[in-house]
Amino acid sequence: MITDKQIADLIFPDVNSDISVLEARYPNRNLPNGAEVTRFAPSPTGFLHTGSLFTSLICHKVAKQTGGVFYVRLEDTDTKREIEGSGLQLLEQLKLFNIVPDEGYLGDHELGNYGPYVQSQRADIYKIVIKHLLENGRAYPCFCSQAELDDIRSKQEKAKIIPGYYGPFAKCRYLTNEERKERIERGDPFVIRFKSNGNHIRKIKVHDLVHGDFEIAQNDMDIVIYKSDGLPTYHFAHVCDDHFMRTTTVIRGEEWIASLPIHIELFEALGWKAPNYAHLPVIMKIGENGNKRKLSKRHDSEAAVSYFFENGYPGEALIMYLMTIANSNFEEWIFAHKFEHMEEFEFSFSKMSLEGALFDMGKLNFFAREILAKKTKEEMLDMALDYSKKYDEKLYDLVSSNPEYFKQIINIEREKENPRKDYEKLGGLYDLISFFYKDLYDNYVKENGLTYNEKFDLETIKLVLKALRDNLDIALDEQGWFSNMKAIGEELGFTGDRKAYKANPEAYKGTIGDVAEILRITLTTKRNSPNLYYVMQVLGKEECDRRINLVLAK
RNA sequence: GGCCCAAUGGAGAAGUGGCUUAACUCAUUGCCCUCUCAAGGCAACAUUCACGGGUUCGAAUCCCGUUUGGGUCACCA
Repeated sequence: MITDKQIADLIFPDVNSDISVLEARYPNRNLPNGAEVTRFAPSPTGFLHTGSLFTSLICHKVAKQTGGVFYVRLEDTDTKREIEGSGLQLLEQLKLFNIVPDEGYLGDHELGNYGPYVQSQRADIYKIVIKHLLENGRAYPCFCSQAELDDIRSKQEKAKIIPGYYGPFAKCRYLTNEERKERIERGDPFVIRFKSNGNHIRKIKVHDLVHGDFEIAQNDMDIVIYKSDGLPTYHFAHVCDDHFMRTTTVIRGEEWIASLPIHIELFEALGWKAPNYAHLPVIMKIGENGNKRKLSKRHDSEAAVSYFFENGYPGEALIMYLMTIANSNFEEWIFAHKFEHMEEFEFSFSKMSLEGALFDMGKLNFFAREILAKKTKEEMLDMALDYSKKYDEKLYDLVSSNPEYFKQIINIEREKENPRKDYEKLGGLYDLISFFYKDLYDNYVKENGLTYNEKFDLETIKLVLKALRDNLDIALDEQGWFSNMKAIGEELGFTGDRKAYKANPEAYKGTIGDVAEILRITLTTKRNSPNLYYVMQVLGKEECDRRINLVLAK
């Protein structure tokens, strides 16, 4: 008679430790009451997903505000999908949002006493625990091939019963230890499955920090816990790691709710206390068919966090936006706090919506404008340099060629109570400011000309421009400058009284607005621009006159 | 299909049985201000909370059913 212990020894002859050794190696954390230990556990399968950023933001927030620990664990057990270097990249991107782990995998090194924090390096731990399960009859080797599994499944589907490896369908569960020994010694490939005691007719009550209490069927599947490549599956690794890393609250996407019974049974089988769970709603998007679907990297550029970097969005804006999705009361709070110090906001799971929010680019843009408007000119310069160096060579040349000049441009109506909010991102900045640069202005005019309002003929335009060139004094203050322009316009038959013009448009050539527009288009090539007075200040009298003369020469 | 979760305007949402003729924010539209835009100010935008039934003196709020949407059913996480 061969015992379970003998089978366990046969499978893991080198494993001599038992769980008590691990319990001692990873003692309970000595943290104050209420301190939460959370973790972000990405797979290194590509760039940081916006949804993952959302999750890590919450994890980080919860740990920080309770005085706990936030750590990162790399879940690299799927060797087939792994992308070289993406683990490091994930950490670097998180850092750009000020999400820095207290502990764990940090990209190029590890920090903390609960490691290793990379799952592929935790094989010895998993083996100890699996051996324990094997010895106690809660796990067994399964020799079924993919073909056999497919066969079981198709039979189940035909019979319209629940598919999966469970109960009578779990063939290898019923093998004798003699048969197991024989097949292992023969070298048959196998995986190790958990032996479930559950019954899906019975329900278990579960508690979730965001969903509250609900009932769900017990697990009855004999799931694979140890793959033929020697690595654990997610379910097993999650239970094992979050136990020994002493996670108090597991925060993850809603897609995991369905496998919660598996995790709970695993915790029970090991005699461990399960952590608290918080299953977060998934960020959605309206798909091509008009239905909501998960934000996907394949279809939605904004699903990859890199999109926001490439377009020069300030990181705070994305975080701020994500916080409005996370907590419904955040918006009111951040308005009351003038879009500042969002880290002081107290997050709570109970204020989280249960339904996945549609990603709203418009709202992100709103926050981005608010944030950029609050930056100083020096900060804007740094950001522009930083951004353009990586993503926009033309802009980089422009800004770095004369940083002081750039500061003057970007500072127009910035240092005031209600600063201008023209910019929401650094992407596209080149086109917005290029007219400030002489060569770029000349090139533009050469190629595209200037497009004025059709109601004025060239003669009128020249008349206006000549008068402005000769009489408009930009050495005056803004108010004086405007009165000056108004007087010049009125002299030429324009009116400063918009109501009068509306009542009797025939009596005037146009309004002062029209005068300003002629000047604006001449100087900036655009219908919209920052405050004209300041534009002229930045360009200087000489350059303004030069641009006017170019038109007069036509 | 089974199981689970959800359902308030274009979007995010407040709302936990009477204070709701449904807050607030974004977007949109109009007006005012104004050199343009942005900002700012003012207004408009759900007679109604997916639908049907019930409980109640009273329901967006509680219960039941239906519908719709999402998730999940791997040696992927």
